[in-house]
Amino acid sequence: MKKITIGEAARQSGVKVPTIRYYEGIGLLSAPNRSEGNQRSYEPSDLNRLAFIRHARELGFEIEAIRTLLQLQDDPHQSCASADAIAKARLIEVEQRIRSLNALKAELEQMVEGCGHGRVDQCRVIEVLADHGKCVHPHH
Amino acid sequence: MKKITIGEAARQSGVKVPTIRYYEGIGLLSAPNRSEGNQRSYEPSDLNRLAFIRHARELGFEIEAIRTLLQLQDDPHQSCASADAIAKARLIEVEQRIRSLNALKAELEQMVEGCGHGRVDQCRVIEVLADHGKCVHPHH
DNA sequence: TCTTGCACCTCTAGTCGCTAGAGGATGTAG
DNA sequence: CTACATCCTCTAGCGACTAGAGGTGCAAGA
Repeated sequence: MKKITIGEAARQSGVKVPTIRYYEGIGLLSAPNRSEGNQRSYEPSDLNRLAFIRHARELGFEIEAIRTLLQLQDDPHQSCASADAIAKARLIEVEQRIRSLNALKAELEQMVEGCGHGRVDQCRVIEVLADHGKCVHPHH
Repeated sequence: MKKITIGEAARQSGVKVPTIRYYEGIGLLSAPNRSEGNQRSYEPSDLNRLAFIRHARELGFEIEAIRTLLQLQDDPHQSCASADAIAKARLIEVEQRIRSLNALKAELEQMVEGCGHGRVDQCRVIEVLADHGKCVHPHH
């Protein structure tokens, strides 16, 4: 069986080398075998695990949530209620974040549109920042 | 003139006490006068500055961007081109973040809907995480 | 065989924007 | 005068990495 170096694992998974070592350090990834010269040597299954972690991180799951999801994956006979709950909680977070960002977007658009490109004392960007009451939706 | 304590400033600005001290430490807020017993005593203008900072933070501007915006506010004869550029950059960031979060939302909805509430080995949440190819939009 | 040069190793410290806590001083109300 | 809240400084911690120092391993070309 061919040895997968950490660099190769990084290339194939899209997770950076120091990040892989970091994941090992926090116990998200189990420590792999080492070569003669003390270099990490990964198995194909480690690549799957790394891909799982990367995908979950891209979806914004926190490390602790990923730790739970990985435990669930390791024991497929468990109920998937936890996985479901974690994903639902994340969905709610994302929905709230989108709503909040849409409000910010409206605010920033107002600011940028109102800017007459003159001097600061007529600048709507500064003015709105200084006076929350001038916001489109003052409730953020 | 009545003295505004740090606690009062916190109450009026909505910025927490340790955060006010932190802003002073990083030079975002100038150090106020002190009372006999070494306690900070703020002026009304400090409250405006704090409100400005708070509002800008709520809109997601980074500390360094706020530092620049405050400098602009302090010198109203400057061109507001910088303020405009900062706000525009922030707007673009926010728009990108919204797009990205909408993609995540679609993904998470798929996962949660597909979950049959059975065992982990039939769970779509785990399955999709393990295999990026099963994503709705595989390009995130 | 030797050397070049990249990839690997460990370890510590830094990033951002706070937040928490220790341990002590001050200010105010009863 | 005594409680008690609020204030002070200082250090360390959070999450999820990232950067850098200082050293070792390894494969390929001269």
